[in-house]
Amino acid sequence: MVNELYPYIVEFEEETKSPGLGTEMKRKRLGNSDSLESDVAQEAKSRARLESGGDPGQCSVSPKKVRDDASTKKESLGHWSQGLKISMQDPKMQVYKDEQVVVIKDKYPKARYHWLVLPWASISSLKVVTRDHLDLLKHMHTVGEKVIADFAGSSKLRFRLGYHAIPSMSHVHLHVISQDFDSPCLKNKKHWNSFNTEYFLESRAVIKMVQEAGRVTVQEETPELLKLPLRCHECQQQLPSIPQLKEHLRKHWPK
DNA sequence: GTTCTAGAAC
DNA sequence: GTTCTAGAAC
Repeated sequence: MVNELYPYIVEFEEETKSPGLGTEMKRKRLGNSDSLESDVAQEAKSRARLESGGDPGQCSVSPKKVRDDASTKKESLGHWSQGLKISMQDPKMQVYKDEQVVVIKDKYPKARYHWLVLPWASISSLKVVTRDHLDLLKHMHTVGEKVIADFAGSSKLRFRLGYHAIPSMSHVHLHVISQDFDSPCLKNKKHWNSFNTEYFLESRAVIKMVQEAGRVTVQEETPELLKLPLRCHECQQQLPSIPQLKEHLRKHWPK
């Protein structure tokens, strides 16, 4: 079911190519007719039956042989990289929402707490973010902190808020993730390094960069950061494999 | 982003 | 022999 509280639909077409150009929040007023639904909503519906049955909170170990009829074409809404656009519309996924943003739990959490803060506005990635988005970025950060307070306020866990420099999923999303990294979904070096090298751009640093430079740029060598040796984020010790890293991390868990 | 799996590493 | 990583996915 679609979120009826928000009579706006977002336009998910283009990836705005030129940074700093017409990247204003694009919203289209939806008439007060309930019969009208965005393509996203319809896609979400048809996809719901395919995706339901997944066990939340657990990474699948048995493959599900489901033919995805919707994903015949590449880069369209059926493509995996467009999944956030669908998840964010799903009320069952939403843990917070207001006029500007929605928060969902990451479908494959890499820690005990792992949320994504997404704007309703269709912003493909940080590449198209300008000073026009500053208030939004700040709001996303504030909402992230509120979700921590509301859902993990009594936890001793440390949190970080930030963006992947080169995200896989389309639609700007702020990661709000606890620093235990205690999750079966954290499986490989790319997972680890994307949250524990400069591949992870602190929300505050992104905001500052947009304030001062007017846009977000990433270093040319960013992709290679994912291949760096595994290093503990708490004590800097280098570990030779993911299983050994995960075992090591246990001793930093709060008691 | 994930799954699956060949073959490298142990 | 088993564990673990890393690359393809039409």
